[in-house]
Amino acid sequence: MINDSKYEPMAVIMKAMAHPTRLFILDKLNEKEHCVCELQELIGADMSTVSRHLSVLKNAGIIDCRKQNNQVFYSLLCPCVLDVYQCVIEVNKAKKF
Amino acid sequence: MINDSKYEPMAVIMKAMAHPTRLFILDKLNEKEHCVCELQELIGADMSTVSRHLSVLKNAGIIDCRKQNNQVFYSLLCPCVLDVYQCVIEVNKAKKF
DNA sequence: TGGCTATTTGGCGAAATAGGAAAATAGATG
DNA sequence: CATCTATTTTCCTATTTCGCCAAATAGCCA
Repeated sequence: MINDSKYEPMAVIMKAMAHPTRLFILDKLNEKEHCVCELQELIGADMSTVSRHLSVLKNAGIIDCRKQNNQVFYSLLCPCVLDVYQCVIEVNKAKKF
Repeated sequence: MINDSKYEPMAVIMKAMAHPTRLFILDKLNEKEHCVCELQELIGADMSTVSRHLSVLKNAGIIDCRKQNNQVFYSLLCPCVLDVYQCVIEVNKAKKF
């Protein structure tokens, strides 16, 4: 039988990753930490939009941040989330169109 | 710079997995193939709801189906998607509340 | 303090997602 | 063919997500 206490917290993390911009951010943070304005530059969206994407990832527990002066640097907490990327490639290879 | 042609198809797969019921379904299909009514029994939602969840997973290329008589059996195409589960556990362990 | 930069938050409209009920479809069987 | 079962699709409504703008907040620095 279904047990939501198991799958609900999983879904929170998957939901956090289920957006192209956020996948891009994770990829970038895997290289090194970045402040919001650096990511904004790379993404080309409104700063407020980028900030919200970051807070989604942070609330899911995937990334963390530290303040330095008036900047906020974000970093990847669990690089294992990027293992999914390999699997995604495999899924797309196996995909029947 | 951001390259949507890379992250968009990834996001499709992550989105497909970003629902507790669908994570449950993948977990079940990892053991063995199941028909819709078996899954419906386990999930306890409307059959139409379960069917729609299955079509989301199928469109993402994660599962496949075969018809036998008047039943449809679904099976997991890429079990690697379940590797995420381990990582999710790790994320939650590392989580700062 | 006042101004400046970086970031977050609130509000709003548009789009996507979710789920039940009912109708439509497909195949089996009498 | 009529019917029954399993599944999918359509319709409708409620909720969530997205992204911009504008306002609020926080930490420099003169």
